[in-house]
Amino acid sequence: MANMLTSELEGLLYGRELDSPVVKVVRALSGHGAVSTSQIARNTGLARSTVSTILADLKRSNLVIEMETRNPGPGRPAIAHSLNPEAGTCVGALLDVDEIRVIVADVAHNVVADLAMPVEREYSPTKAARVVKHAVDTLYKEHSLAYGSLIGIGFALSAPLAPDGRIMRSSALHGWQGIDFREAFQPVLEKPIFADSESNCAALAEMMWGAANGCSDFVLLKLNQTVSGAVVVDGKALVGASGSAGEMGHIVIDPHGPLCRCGNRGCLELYCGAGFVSRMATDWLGRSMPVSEIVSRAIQGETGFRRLLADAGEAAGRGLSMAGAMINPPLFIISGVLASAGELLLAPLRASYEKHSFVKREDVDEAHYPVFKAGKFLDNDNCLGAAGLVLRHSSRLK
Amino acid sequence: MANMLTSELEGLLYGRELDSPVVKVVRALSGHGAVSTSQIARNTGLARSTVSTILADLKRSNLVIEMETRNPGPGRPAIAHSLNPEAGTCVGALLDVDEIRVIVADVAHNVVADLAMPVEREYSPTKAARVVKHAVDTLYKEHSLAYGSLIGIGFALSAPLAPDGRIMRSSALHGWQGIDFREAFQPVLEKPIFADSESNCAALAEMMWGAANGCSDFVLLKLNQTVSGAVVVDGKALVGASGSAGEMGHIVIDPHGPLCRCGNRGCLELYCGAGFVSRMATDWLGRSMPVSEIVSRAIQGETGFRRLLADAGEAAGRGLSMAGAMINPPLFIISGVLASAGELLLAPLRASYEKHSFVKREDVDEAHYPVFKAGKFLDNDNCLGAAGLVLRHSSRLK
DNA sequence: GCCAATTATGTCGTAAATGACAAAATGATC
DNA sequence: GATCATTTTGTCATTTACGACATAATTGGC
Repeated sequence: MANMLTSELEGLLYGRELDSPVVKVVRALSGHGAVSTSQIARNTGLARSTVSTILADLKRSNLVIEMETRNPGPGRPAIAHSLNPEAGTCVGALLDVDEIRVIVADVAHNVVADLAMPVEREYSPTKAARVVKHAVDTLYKEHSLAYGSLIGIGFALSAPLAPDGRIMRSSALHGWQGIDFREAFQPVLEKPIFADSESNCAALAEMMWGAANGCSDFVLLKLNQTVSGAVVVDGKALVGASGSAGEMGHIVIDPHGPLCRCGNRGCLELYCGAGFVSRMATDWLGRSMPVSEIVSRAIQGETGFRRLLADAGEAAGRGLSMAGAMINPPLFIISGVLASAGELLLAPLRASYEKHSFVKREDVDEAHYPVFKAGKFLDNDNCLGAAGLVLRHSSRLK
Repeated sequence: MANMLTSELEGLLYGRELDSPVVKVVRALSGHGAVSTSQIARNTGLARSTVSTILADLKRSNLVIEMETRNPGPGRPAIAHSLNPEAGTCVGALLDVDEIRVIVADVAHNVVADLAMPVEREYSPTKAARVVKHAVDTLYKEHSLAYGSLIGIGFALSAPLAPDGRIMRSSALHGWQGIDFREAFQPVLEKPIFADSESNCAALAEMMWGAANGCSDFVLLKLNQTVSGAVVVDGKALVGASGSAGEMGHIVIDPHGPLCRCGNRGCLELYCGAGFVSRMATDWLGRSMPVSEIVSRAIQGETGFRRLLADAGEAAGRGLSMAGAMINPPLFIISGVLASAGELLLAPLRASYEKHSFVKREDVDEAHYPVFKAGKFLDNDNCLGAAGLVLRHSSRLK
């Protein structure tokens, strides 16, 4: 039953062009939970009639189901559509430096299963493919899912991918440079493969279901041990000629600052990463303390920890003001461990951005001043986004 | 005769959607000098057959003419097409702080006439519209051109424009904030109006006929008295939520540096603008010297002036390394007065970029490392680009 | 000088997206 | 409670862009 649905969905997605109307509609459906025909038409730019006929087809083959209607104002109430969760499953896999994590989601993007496996550092692509395959098999068996329902596998990589599908640069995955990603993973997994960088996947998750929902232009800043990010323009996350687009952690905010692991001085990462915050805390306390505890202590009101977060926010705001001068997105999303501090981090960040930015709040209308929000996902954003690649049908490797 | 052609071209351009195949073809023709059917198909993504039929129509109505063929290799030689220069004229107008400049170009983008008029500072939109109208009338009379052949007028503004056509922020044009640009200029000029910021127009000129030809992703840095720039992604120059995208002159490269006119400290403009170079020269010589002379002296080999340009290049490279971390474009175009120094500026700039950038040259293949080029246009890039808006058919205000 | 290979061009039937039309289902107004 | 305004939905003829085919014009090798 599910198998028949899955193969229909596969035919629909993989038979067509990447920008064909059908894929556009599925993409629109995969984002927001429940959408009406005319909403899809507006979002995709297609004619209402086109969307109407496509949806009729999809409903006929049971790939799309109708949900209860909503009544916002006058006029005929819209019929809300959604992808049939039983139509298939997607896998999102994160290939991190010392961990491989796999999640399974249905096409409505409910997370069905989740598995994180520590791996020895400097693992090879072959090894990674085997680990992922094993994890997927295990999860599908454990949760009584049919492997045939798997539509595609999305990867969140700790390394940038060139448009031709090769690893452009050995960022955190040592020795992977020049490797054709699909060639290494397709044969083992025997499913369509999608991939993008870890932070671009995170940005996609925020764009599809998170704080950037409905927004196609924003800058993401992830404050973890390392500081990374993504630049989304027109719904697409930039990769960059050398795959370094969105490396916000390594813009220089003080040319005479301390040395950074990247070989420069005074990188933003050194002033607002979780590493900085915990180092400062250690200096102060005389012992080490996990970042998560620092954050919760700050939330509970301990002023010392609050100041540490405020300092990090101040630095981040200074860094983002550069993005404000160059890219000037309408929205900044701050995520990562430190973002769980909420306004304790965001308020000083906003103030610092305003102080250092080229355009001051009073120079423009409210609507033209950027908004700063905490990200919705703190932990598994990259895995979720990786799964999102599949139905969004972007970054397909072939 | 020309009038009939012009009205046909107008109907073609203005009757259709902005992204209709016909407009795409005309856009492709307006860029490169002479293009073959299949080249257009490749550039626009349209089917060859579609382009073929469209071109046949255009040739029938004499809007497109065939040019002599070229033979690059084996295979049937391509037929080169070009817009008929007699089909119409475009106007590009620059609204600068203390000057309004107007150029007239035919649809093949040969500059036919050029007129720069000094105006008192803080002029009003009404005044500007009258000045432009007068200049256009004068130029068309002087060169015996029919006003009816004028297809549209493009404006290069010293202020950012919101997508709704209103001036977002009084940048250099005092008191213009909130003004609906079309409402102010259409009634006086009675022609379709196009507009974008001064530096985005400059970027367009470089993209259509200059150093960025054929490249749809690049960052432009203009080193004049002030330092500005543009960020082009996917063929479109970013505007930004507050219209400050591309303001490379105001990224902060030293948080403890001197005050900048924008209210921050240590802005890039203070280290690599023409103002910096001439101030340094004055300090050294004990008298002032025009920047153009400083550059030519440096070219002639005077080491003191060479060092000044090298210092500016060093700073610019430092600033661009931030763009390298965030946007990471495959191409950087350096233009403005200082760019006329050529390699005297570019060589230190490249070295400095490499030193300060996140991705080093050895980390990636040659093809994935950004290229640095001097801009092709040093003086009238913004005016040219403004005229380019018309045939490119982007940034139409209505 | 001929043939293979390569590349560009034009035509035509087909598939498909569109715009226009008609109908349906509500809230607001009198 | 009827009517109007509003918004959504589905259908159908028209338009239109595309893919496949046939053809044309050149280079280079034998």
